[in-house]
Amino acid sequence: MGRRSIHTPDELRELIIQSATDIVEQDGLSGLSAREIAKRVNYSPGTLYNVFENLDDLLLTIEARLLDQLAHRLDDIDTTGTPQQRLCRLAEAYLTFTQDNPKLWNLLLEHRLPADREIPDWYRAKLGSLLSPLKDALTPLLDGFDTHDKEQAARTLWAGVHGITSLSTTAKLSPITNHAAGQTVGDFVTTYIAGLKNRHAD
Amino acid sequence: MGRRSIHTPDELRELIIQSATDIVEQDGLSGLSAREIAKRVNYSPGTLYNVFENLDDLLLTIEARLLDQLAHRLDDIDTTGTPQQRLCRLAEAYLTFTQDNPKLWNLLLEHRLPADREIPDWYRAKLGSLLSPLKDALTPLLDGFDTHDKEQAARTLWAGVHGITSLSTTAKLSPITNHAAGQTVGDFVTTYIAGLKNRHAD
DNA sequence: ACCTGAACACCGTTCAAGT
DNA sequence: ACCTGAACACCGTTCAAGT
Repeated sequence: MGRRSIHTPDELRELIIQSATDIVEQDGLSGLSAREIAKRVNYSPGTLYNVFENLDDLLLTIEARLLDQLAHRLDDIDTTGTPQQRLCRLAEAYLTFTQDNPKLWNLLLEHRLPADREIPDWYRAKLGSLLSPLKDALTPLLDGFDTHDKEQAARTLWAGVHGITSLSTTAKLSPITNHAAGQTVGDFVTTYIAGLKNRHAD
Repeated sequence: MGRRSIHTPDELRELIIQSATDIVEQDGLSGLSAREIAKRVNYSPGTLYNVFENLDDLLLTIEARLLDQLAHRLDDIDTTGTPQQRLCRLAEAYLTFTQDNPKLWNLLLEHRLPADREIPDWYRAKLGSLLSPLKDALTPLLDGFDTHDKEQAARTLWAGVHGITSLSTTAKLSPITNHAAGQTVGDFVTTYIAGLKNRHAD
């Protein structure tokens, strides 16, 4: 036993993250266990706890990577056309991303930290940065509004898109089918923007 | 052992549901276990499985009751005033309900059925009926739209409100604080309705 | 008919003991 | 320093055995 050093600490960390991600991608959160990960990376369960505090930390790492991927997808959206077009593209990209990664996205929705654990700041920052492209695209529509209202509009837009996508992937709360989600997102963004213009006109 | 018959089957069923609900209300889904329920109702764990197929079934029952409660709350909303006012009241009631029952509401979001289990029709029906008050309130705003568009608008409204409330109670995905949720819901409903009018005017 | 509780196959996490 | 694997305190679920 002891001291194998087949992998550097970083390699081992990456191996664990990758295996855990694979498991969630295949079988969802319920298929994940420390023992199963250990089996796949060919280390004992105890070794996981040299690398991560616990499973929650490992999962938070996986979730953060997923947020990063989404952020990149949103950054790559082209910024031509009207604000409406841009916002629709962003919303669509968000929806497509969740549909491309259903099991991993569900992880984000299902996995809760224990009540006594705070969400780390670096994680919160990632969330915040997802709003930036939305804010940018909204700006031309909102020159009559103050900063607070702009932030608010971006959050509302985010929440709406999130609501539709999460409802479409969960089914337990939803009269929205996965298939119709695209239409619903489109309806939402278009109508909400039309409403902003209305308010602006007042 | 065996055959105590202190409680009728119905009483026992109710007892189990009540204890499980208490546990979730106190400690959330993660605090729940068959053994803990059994301890509280003073029966052995095995007895639970005479009454329910498994824990998922018990949880589905609890969730259905929660949906019923919410439906009643929405039915009791007064129907006076403009459509906007009615819709705002409905959205606010939804939000308030989730904030009044945070742990139980979270159960609805966290608890997933195993992949091989379909959501039962009676459960789906309850979901559908939650949309009715929304549709009723929307109708006056949508006489230029066909049935499909009305359904669509109701679903979008539902999804938006759901998105905001669920983001505000989860924190893991959310730049929206619990405190600001009311404002966000109000912003959303008002702006979305303004957008509908705009579309109508086209 | 109804209920028990041991049993089975799992968990997450810790930590003394090994190299 | 790094890793093991037994151990602890749990799980959900089943089912022979009891009354």
